[in-house]
Amino acid sequence: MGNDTKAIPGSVIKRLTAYLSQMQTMRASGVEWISSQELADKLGLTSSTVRQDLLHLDYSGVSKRGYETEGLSGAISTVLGVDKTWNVVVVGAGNLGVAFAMHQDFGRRGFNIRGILDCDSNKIGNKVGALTVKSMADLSVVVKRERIDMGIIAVPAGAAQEVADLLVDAGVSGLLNMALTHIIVSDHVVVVDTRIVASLQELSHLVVSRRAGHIPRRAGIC
Amino acid sequence: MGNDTKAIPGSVIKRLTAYLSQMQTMRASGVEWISSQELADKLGLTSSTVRQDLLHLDYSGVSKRGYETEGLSGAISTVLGVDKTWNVVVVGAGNLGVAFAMHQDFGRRGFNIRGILDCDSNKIGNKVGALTVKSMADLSVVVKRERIDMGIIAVPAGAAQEVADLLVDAGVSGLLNMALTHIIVSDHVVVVDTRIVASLQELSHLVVSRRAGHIPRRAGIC
DNA sequence: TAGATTGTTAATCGATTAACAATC
DNA sequence: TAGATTGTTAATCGATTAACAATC
Repeated sequence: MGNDTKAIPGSVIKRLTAYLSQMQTMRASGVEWISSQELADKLGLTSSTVRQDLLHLDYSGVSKRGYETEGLSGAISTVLGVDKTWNVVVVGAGNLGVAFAMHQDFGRRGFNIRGILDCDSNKIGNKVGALTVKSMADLSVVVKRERIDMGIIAVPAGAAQEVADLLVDAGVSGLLNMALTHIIVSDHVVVVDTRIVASLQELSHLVVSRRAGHIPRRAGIC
Repeated sequence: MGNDTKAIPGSVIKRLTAYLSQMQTMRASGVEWISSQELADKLGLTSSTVRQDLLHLDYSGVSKRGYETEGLSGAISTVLGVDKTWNVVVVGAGNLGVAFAMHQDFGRRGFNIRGILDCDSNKIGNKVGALTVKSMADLSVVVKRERIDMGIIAVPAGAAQEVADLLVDAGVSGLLNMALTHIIVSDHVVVVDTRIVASLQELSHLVVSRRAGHIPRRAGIC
């Protein structure tokens, strides 16, 4: 599906996630059409960038009217792979892991948390919402039975690589790495790093340089 | 401090956070020197990029030896503004907010969570580690008394802009936005968006396009 | 129709990489 | 010293922006 066989640059993918979020908000408030200029204004971009980005989609706008929010949502969802649901496990039942397992937003957007695991015997058996913390020894069984696609790594940095290896061996296709460390996996598995501490450090730099009188630049999608 | 008055590009700042994290790991294991090539290999970059990035610092390497991990850590910390500690409040005492308030990593890296607030009267008064959930009405008092520099927004998307406005009015200099929405603030305040759901969507796209046979590309710092 | 907005090509800008003289 | 690695300039690459013909 789709007429485009070239890989889409990461910078474009990041903006597509923002467009999708914006489309969903607008559709919820009954807006049916949006122009590239309006969308650009909402997100602090240029209309050129928006139109150039949408060229990667198997979807066309309409001269003089713009883009239909429904059609655009659908086309972006397809490219992002969020037109289907994904089965996810969380590894690490600490504060962050538990928060992720309980977080409503993920399920609402098609990422269903099907399990949470930890290696700490004090945590195994604990209830986390509808889930029960399982032992790491059960990982490959859980991955097979629940047909898990992705793993969220929410363990301390020192354990992240080992957990990544276990998840890959168990057969997941993608990893979301919350740990502040670079993990290395074989080529057929993809990794996205979230690095929340790094975000705080970026913020810290912006505050410092803002105070020193440099141009304030918003970090994020732009 | 620093001989460089030009703003450092965001792409460089993101990599500096990764270099710093790597330096800290290496120093902890007693490594005193590292070459641009070694550092590049660790993070999947080229040595040119590393040397070019370090040119933004008020720090020099040594021919034939490379960079001293201690000195480099210090220089990056200065530029990132993490050579000092920051006082932070979390707004939103849901799963994510609580996880952030309890998360050890932040304090360990100089981001001290000094308060957590919520507008839900069922949550106000609850203990979160050493903190007690405060009412939003107390925000400006807390910000002044604790000399808060930054706010972490961990509320639903619909409330994010309002919370951002309140934090700015109370006098914070920076916002870390966990909500999946674009917030707008006045020029003297800086914002970093974390967009965890967006990260999951990027991952989803990579898994889908990987399965479709496209080049697997690691997302994250590279 | 007239005018607004797309799709797309060309121009610009910035970031990454290559190359190499300087240097310890 | 000889050789490795930096600092830095130049070349390349890719991403963003501008411009405008096509079009509804």
